[in-house]
Amino acid sequence: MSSTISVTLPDGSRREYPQGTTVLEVAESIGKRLARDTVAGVVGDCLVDLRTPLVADAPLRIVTARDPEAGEVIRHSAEHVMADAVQRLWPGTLIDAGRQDHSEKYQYDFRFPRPFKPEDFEKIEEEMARIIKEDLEFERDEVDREQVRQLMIDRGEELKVERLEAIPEGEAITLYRHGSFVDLCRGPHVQSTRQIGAVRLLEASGAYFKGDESNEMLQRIYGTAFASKKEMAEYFARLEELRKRDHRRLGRELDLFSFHPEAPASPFFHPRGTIVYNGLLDLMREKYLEYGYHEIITPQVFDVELWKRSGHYENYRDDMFFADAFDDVQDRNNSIKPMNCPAHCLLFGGRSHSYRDLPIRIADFGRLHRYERSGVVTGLTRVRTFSQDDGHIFCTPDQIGSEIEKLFDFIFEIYELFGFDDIKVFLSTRPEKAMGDPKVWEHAEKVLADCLEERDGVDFTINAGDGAFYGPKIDFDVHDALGRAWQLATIQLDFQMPDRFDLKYIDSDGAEQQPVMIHRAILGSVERFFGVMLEHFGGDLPPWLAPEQLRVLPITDAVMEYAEQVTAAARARGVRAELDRRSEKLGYKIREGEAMKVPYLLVIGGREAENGTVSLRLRHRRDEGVQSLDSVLDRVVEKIENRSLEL
RNA sequence: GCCCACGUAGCUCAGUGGUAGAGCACGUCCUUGGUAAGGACGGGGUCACCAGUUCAAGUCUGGUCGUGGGCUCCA
Repeated sequence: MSSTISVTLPDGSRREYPQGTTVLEVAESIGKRLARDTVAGVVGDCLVDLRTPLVADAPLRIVTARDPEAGEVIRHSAEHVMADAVQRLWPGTLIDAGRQDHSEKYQYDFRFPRPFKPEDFEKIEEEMARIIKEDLEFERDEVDREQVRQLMIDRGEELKVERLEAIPEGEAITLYRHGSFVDLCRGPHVQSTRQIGAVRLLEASGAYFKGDESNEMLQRIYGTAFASKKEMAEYFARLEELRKRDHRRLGRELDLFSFHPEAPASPFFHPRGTIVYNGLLDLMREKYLEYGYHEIITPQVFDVELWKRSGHYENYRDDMFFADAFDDVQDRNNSIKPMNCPAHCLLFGGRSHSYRDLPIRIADFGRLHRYERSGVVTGLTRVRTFSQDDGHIFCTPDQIGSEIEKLFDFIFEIYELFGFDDIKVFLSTRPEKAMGDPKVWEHAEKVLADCLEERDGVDFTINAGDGAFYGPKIDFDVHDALGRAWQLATIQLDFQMPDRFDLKYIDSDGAEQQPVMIHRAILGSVERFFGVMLEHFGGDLPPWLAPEQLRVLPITDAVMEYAEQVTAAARARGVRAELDRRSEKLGYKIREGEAMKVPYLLVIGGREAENGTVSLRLRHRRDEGVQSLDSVLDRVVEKIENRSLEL
């Protein structure tokens, strides 16, 4: 190994340094100003601490406070400063660990005798300001495990000692200090606390130690930090914009749905929301014809024996509602379905099948009820009653591959209609609470993995232990306005249910065989899809889904009769059209039409009435000018029929 | 289920122990106005619910329900 290394900078220039030179030293050799602003480095694709010695030839980019990567480093350092502030204010408070999440927030957990209150936040923020002003340098130490253990024992940091155990043997352990604060940490960190330009604490909550419900609950504080006050102000402005897209807010403003305490976590869809909801179902029904599905309708309430047989009683009982007859309360015999699959098995098993019949694809929009624990429900994305575009495919083992291929086509065809592009695919494998032979599981997981591998343009991540209790699955996640991921589509392979329900088909050789069952949903929960989609569009639904597609705005009462004709003509062509009869000024009517996000506004005054024309205004755009009624309606109908995303 | 915060008119919110308020929305009337808010008047509240403290509670205390943000869970 040579004793000098060659560093390539972003402008393409190369510089030679002695091996072991740090990122900061490289910055210093380039310029004083750069060195002062350096907060980290990027070696290759990897964000590294500015104190990291460079050991091999590599491309290097110096990260200053202005670069996008700086935020992560600054927040990470603010995290330590916050922990330091808490320990300064309340000596003896034990620290657990900090973490950053996806959305410019950091958190730190403490063992603290009581929850943190908003008043505490002020004190902590003041203390943090003091630490930042002290301009304390961050120091990095690479140390051996025993030293760290002894240090943490000496400092009384029991939680840290326990955390240390979890670090795999052989992994390098680093400590970061600033002032008298020291934490076990991978880094990277800024040079000194002065580089943290602006901090704000956001909220407090409880959090289980190591994320395990059986452990003690620690007190967590969330905060955020930026290089400057200006960046922080921009962050809060951005958050406010996102709140405007929140589907719960849009649902109320656009009169789509509401919730009532009498039925917690159970949405009421208003007439407008119901149009949208049914629009989604209509889409699926139309595609079912193409993809060979048969829709069925099944009961809501079942004898509990069904769930004992399917395995739900054992694995899923806590999440189920029971609906017993008045004189039967003790026995909990009647249960409301949380899933459709057992009913579909009963249907399949109700007659004999030939291999020639397979695959059989059945679809069911049946209403499901699941008792979600009180703390987990939110808006439309996690509810207690919902429908899925649920479907089950019964097929032979060698049909699995082609069925899953078809499902990928189906899913991507549907998602394209909504312009969903940020989709993450996961393969979830055998969970702890699983039914059936591990070997069967292994096989099923392999089948799914193979299908994913073969599919071009699909990247997937493995979610170990995250499968359903009856089989492995492929999930498709989409993000909401606040950046939270929600599972929409799912494909689940199931060898257990056919066995439990003793399902059979007669093969070509006359022998009885067990079919494979594929559980699948494309929208997933229609409610959740509704919510995520609403945020995705920011309420601006494409014409085919807009509850009110067109609104006629007469300027004066004198043209009311013609306005009625226009409205009737639109309706005659199948357009959901309304007429604003109120004696308000045009500006006022436009404002309301825009606020309700109606895609097409048709303004009608004396000139239009005289010539049999309309003046068109498209949603969030200016006046498009006077056109003939027919050409406007042609356009509207065309956009609706093609399920266009454009107006 | 656990931790924290919140709950006042349909909506957004003000009101910190002493006679419930504003804007928007809603109703009536006037206005017939050409591309994002015309005017006047009016109706509307068991201050989430139940207890308690107090001469007096929207306001203080406890509980319940609901909502929000997290944790755990999420077939």
